Amino acid sequence: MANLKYSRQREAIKDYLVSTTAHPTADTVYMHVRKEFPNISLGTVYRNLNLLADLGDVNKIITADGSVRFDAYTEPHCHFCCRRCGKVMDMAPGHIAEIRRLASKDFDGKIEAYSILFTGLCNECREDS
Amino acid sequence: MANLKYSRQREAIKDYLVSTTAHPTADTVYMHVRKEFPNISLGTVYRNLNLLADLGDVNKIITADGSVRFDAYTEPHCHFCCRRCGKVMDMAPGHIAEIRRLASKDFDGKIEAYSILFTGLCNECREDS
DNA sequence: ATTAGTAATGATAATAGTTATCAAAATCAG
DNA sequence: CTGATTTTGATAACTATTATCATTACTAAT
Repeated sequence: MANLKYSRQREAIKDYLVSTTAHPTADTVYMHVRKEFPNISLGTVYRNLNLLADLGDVNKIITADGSVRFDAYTEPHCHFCCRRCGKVMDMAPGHIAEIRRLASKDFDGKIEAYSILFTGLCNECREDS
Repeated sequence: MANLKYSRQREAIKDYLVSTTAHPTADTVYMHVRKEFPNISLGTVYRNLNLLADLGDVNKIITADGSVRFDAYTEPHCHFCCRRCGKVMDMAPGHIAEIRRLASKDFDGKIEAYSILFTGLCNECREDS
């Protein structure tokens, strides 16, 4: 049923996500892929980002302000989002297993996934103020 | 500057949020407050929910599917969102402080807030399937 | 290589959720 | 009460995303 057919647009979208750690929004992906495919439609970008997310090839991240971002780094890790510049950064995975273990201790439903997002000021913005 | 004037609508919205642990959406709040104020506008509900959130009286929670929910319980705690019925539940606050301490070790920006959201199947939905 | 079947695309319309605008009504200090 | 200011309800506008659909691209079988 999941009859997937190759497309150059999808490959370009995936390649761009793999090449960056900036956690771009759909619109940012659109801007970049447009350099290679000037006629690509924004709908195609959304369609493929969601498809890649469903396949598990990319992560869909929702930040504290509700903006949706994409990340090709799918290993378990937390994110930090700067409230000033809006940048989303990966956090070292150092204690993720421990964090997950602690946080799930007191709940008796079936936990399948988690999202841990910290908000604050990144180093750059901290210096500016 | 924060020249706040009392309004009965705002009080009703706050009262409803305090009375429930269901983490309602703006639209659900609207439905309920309409019983007391049949002419209240959806815009008024949004305006006051955001105002209350800015004041720190309520929490604005963004779930894994991007839907926005409100919670009058402002003590630090995690949330669980059922992917089947969409219900959002509070999780015991047991290890929050410890989690936060571990996470700040992994990152050198200034962490001010966090959001920890688990997704899966709640007990009810687990039994149904 | 050609063809036939199906999936993906680009263009665009439609939708959902939220915010902005503004005249009228409500609040409140004096 | 009165006047100044905030809030409201109604509605328009906006943003992000999804749906629609004829055309194009991909691919496996001839």
